[in-house]
Amino acid sequence: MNLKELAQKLGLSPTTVSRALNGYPEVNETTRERVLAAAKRHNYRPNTRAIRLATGRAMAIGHVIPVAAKHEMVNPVFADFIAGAGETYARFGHDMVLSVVPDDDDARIYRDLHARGTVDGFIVHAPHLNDPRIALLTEIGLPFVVHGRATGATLPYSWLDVNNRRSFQRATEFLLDLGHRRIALVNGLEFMDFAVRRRTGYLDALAARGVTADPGLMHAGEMTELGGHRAACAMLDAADPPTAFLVSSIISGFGVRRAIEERGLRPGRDVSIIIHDDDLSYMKNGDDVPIYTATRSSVREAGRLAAEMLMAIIANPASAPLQRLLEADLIIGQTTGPAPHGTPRNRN
Amino acid sequence: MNLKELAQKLGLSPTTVSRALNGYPEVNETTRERVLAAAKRHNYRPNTRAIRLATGRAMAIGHVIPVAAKHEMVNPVFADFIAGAGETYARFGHDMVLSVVPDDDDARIYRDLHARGTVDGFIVHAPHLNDPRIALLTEIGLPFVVHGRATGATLPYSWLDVNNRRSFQRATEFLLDLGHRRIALVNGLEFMDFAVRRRTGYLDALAARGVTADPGLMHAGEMTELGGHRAACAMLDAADPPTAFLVSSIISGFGVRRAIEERGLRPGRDVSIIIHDDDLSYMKNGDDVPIYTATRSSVREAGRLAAEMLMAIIANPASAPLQRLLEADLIIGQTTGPAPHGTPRNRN
DNA sequence: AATCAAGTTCAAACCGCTTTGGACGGCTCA
DNA sequence: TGAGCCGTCCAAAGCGGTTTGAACTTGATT
Repeated sequence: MNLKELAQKLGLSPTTVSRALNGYPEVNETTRERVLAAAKRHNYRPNTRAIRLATGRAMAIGHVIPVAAKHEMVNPVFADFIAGAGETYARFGHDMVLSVVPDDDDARIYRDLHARGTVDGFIVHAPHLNDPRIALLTEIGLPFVVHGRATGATLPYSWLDVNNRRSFQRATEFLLDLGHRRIALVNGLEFMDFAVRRRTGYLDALAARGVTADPGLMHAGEMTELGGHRAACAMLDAADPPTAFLVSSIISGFGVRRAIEERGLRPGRDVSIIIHDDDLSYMKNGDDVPIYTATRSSVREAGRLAAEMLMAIIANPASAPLQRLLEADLIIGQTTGPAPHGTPRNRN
Repeated sequence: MNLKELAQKLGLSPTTVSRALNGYPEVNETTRERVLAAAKRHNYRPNTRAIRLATGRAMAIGHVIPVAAKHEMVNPVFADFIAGAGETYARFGHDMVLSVVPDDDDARIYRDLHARGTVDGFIVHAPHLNDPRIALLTEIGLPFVVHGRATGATLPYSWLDVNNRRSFQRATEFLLDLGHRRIALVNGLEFMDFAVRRRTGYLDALAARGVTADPGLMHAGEMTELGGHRAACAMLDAADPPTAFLVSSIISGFGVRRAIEERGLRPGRDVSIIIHDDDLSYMKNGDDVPIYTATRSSVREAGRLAAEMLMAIIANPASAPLQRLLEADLIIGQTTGPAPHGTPRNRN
């Protein structure tokens, strides 16, 4: 059932039917109702392909998912971010088009998606320091919103980010307040923007209390269980091990915990852990009471909001870039406690 | 730059240019080269919207991602499956359209996506027992491939699945061979098809050795860290606790491990664990030597293959349903060992 | 020299919508 | 009474490709 057929059945022109369905004012209310009723009765759905060609709008948003070419790793927060963004798109009648691309070859895809008219805008995932995509997309000219920020970008752009610096600063202060002085940072890869900001927050907090940072207690790497485990093992087995860990993800947090427990130590008593918790739906940090003490910020909510920002920009492309900074909560769980005195290794 | 402009620049008709670009035989090879060169030089990309309208094909595949309405949970394997499928689509020039939908409202989305002509086919995720989507999609008439199977479906349909029954049977046999008799099953929700098949495999293996299954050692629930932890705690604290766990996911496996370690027991020595490992990129089960003994099957590869099957069906819609059963590997890690004799709780 | 086929190119229709630019009738107002 | 306006509707022209059917060259065949 297409527009022409529907119009024929109603004895109206396609023009009028189209206008009736799209809420234009120049159509009699009684005929509009007649049209609406007939459309529903015949289960009429306008053909997206035709709408897109006629209007020149794709009614779709592109998400170019970078897959680390080296390890083929997909960012684990991606599924929940998508779920959030999807909710917004559904409300606005947009589709979500996903391209999964090795992260060294994404420029081609952005260009292509634009030139072929497949999408009206982009969400940019996982920005790096000096991320070249900002300049690229500005040149391309389609609206885009970055999930995160790209330190070093000179052009203005729209973004939604968590205050990573502040949240890791607060977490570090919290550990310092508990008496910890040997605080380890198990971070993500530090060409990622968020990871740099977290380290800055951590260092700022240490400096403010006059605690000198120990390079041996700072690790940057992939946020996997294995990565967390390996980093924690090395630190725990070294001389003067940390009494607390600040970990950039719940997944590497599991690795850190495993390392701690393998050594007969107990999280929260012998060694404290604070993780950053993206509130992933399949990786909840406890229900009523959190497992880990954590800085928490829902990545799903971020997806919802970033998509809303993009919808706003598309509706009003001339407006100035939108920017939004979310604060993470610091939630207390069962993995932090006062720094042990004496040699923690003997308290087991 | 569109087709008409390009044709004008070349002094040719749009017809000829279109045919030259699309490889039709009735065009002179020298003009074809001229066209190809001009297209490249002017960076011509045909407008997808126009192609779609003209050809009547969407050149896109729909993935309707069910989000558990109750807990808003997104299946954690989804990201890697998508990454695999995306590779295939890229090769075939198709887009991937994602809809994230509460799992009680997906019928409407499938119908809509079809009626509006947004996609040419579907991948069906996470099939249940007697999944109504099989009948729905058969009625709709678009090609589809199910990732998994739906026990109870009467209509023929295309699917790609892992031999879940067999792999859990083998894993159970392996534990029995190690002397374990109290083997716990920490399964996924058992309205999910894969979960039922895994339980069947487990029960078959026990029965074949004359071991009676203990309902107290069988748990079905969401495959989260918390879920695994809670299930394992209950079993370990009960009288006559299990000496081995068979766990449906690496994530719940982390919870099981946590429960074990909290009790001062050591995985692989005091209690054995076998997980099912989907080989998720952000959740690797070790690199050189696996952490967990596991039944392993790459969900990313499954995504690649399922998408290939769908491409084949779309190319040849009249063909009989395609079906493919993958075998999982049983890989030995560090979490299995001979059943302890005596009371394992005292061996700590 | 006329016929035919193959090779090459093009004009125009079409896909299913939106949107522009009237058309038409009835009403108000001068 | 005629001009102007408003409310309502429609024909037709896009949108940017693909595809049908025909035309025009050439060269070979008869």
